[in-house]
Amino acid sequence: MIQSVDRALRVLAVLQGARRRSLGEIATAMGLAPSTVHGIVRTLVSHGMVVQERDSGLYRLGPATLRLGNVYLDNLELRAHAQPWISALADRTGCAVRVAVPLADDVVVVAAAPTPVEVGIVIPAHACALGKVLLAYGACTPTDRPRRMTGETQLPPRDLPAVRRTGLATEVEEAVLGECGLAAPVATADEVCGAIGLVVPAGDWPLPPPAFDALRQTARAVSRELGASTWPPAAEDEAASA
Amino acid sequence: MIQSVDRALRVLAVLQGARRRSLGEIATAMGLAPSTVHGIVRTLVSHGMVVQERDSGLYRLGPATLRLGNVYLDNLELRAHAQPWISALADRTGCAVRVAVPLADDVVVVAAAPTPVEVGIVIPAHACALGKVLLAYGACTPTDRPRRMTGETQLPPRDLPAVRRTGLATEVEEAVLGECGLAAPVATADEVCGAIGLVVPAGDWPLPPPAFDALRQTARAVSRELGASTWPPAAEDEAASA
DNA sequence: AAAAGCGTTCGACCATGCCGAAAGCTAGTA
DNA sequence: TACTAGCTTTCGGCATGGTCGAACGCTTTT
Repeated sequence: MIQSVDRALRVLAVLQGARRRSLGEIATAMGLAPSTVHGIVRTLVSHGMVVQERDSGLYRLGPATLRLGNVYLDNLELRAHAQPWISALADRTGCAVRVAVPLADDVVVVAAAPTPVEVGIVIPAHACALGKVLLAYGACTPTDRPRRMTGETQLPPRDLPAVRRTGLATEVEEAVLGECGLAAPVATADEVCGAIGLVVPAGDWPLPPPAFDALRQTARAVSRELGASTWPPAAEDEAASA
Repeated sequence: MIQSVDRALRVLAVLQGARRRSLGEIATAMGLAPSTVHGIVRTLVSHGMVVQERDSGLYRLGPATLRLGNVYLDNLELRAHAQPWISALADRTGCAVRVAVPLADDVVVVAAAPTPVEVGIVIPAHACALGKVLLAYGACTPTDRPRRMTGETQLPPRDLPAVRRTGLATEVEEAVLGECGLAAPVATADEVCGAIGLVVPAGDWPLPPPAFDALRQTARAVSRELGASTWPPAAEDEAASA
């Protein structure tokens, strides 16, 4: 772990927390001398990862971050293979559909139907169906101190062995009040690489059996295209927590 | 400029060029020892900026890049203020509308109407109307060796003083054959921060005068919301190249 | 006019990242 | 099965390059 690179990435993480920050704010947030942070930030600015506002001198994220994220999406086989399937799934079920990948103890939405507006949003893994699936298969790392998002959030997530058995996870208003979710894993030949889920208003919950079947079929089909031989995927080498 | 941070960002740039690369490929592309690159890459992996495929050992961009790009968009006042205006502009003109910001010698699309699918794409500044606007006002840096995209690409871009006078730039099949563009600058109180443009099939070119007027009005309105007092914006402190 | 608060620059110390070489690892081959 | 070749990964010593404190210039406030 290279110290200065790690610090640079932590600067970006700090900049994610607010629209704009002063050099001093970043420095105190990281427990470093302002001059130390200045060198790092200048390097980030030179690559467009950070921009400095001309008048105020404050720093914010830069357009190079957007380019990186876009290239990431373009190179993601999961997204390419899932796109036609989730459009069809959204049509068949009338639900909003999301595809997500693990990012530490969060999930990131990489594709959505019928509208792609949710692409890029981040949700704590323990609070959504997509995340429960990825936790169950060890693709997401559990947080030691999970955050309660709504009054319904279950801490810590239960029934992960059941998720592994059935290949499905549910969530009832744990992330957003009024929203429920159902999700299933997507795997390649040797690992769970993401999850596909339905999101519906609480009034439409529970979903009818055909929706369950349609989701299962979609997850299986996408997994097969990515090289998986069985579905639901095997439980990997994870030691199951109760 | 911190050396190791700079190298880390160059690793990300190398990873943008191909779907996946081996450690050795990255090392030779950067002229460094593989072990040197390994330490950098490991740090990037620990933050999710890069992921290593489990089976092949190859590296690719990671989901943290998408999160960063999404936060960048959410925090961009230009995007927030432009969104309603460009939707209306797309309705009025029937054209595709794009909003872009400068990134060195490229432009990055940060908003688009009627469909947002183009958000995130990168275009060389010298080859598109959006980029010519940003070059004219010094927001983009000219490349020393601009790349010819189509047979129509003008190298180097001409008529930049005229762009500053009129506040409009045009492009006829210089970036993509069959596509033409018209663009206008958007400014804050003290700098040109982006450009708004129309993109139309070559068959619809030249655009009728009402489209010119609608674009001008939109660019002026958004600039005003961002704090600009005059439009077209003053030519800054740039020394105009003939 | 004075002062406080910022970002920025500079210089010296020494911690830290860099590289060469050797070690694991997987896959392909006789 | 044993061997080879290619890769990623680990390890250790050298010196390069990053870190921090202090001083500077600037803008804004009182």
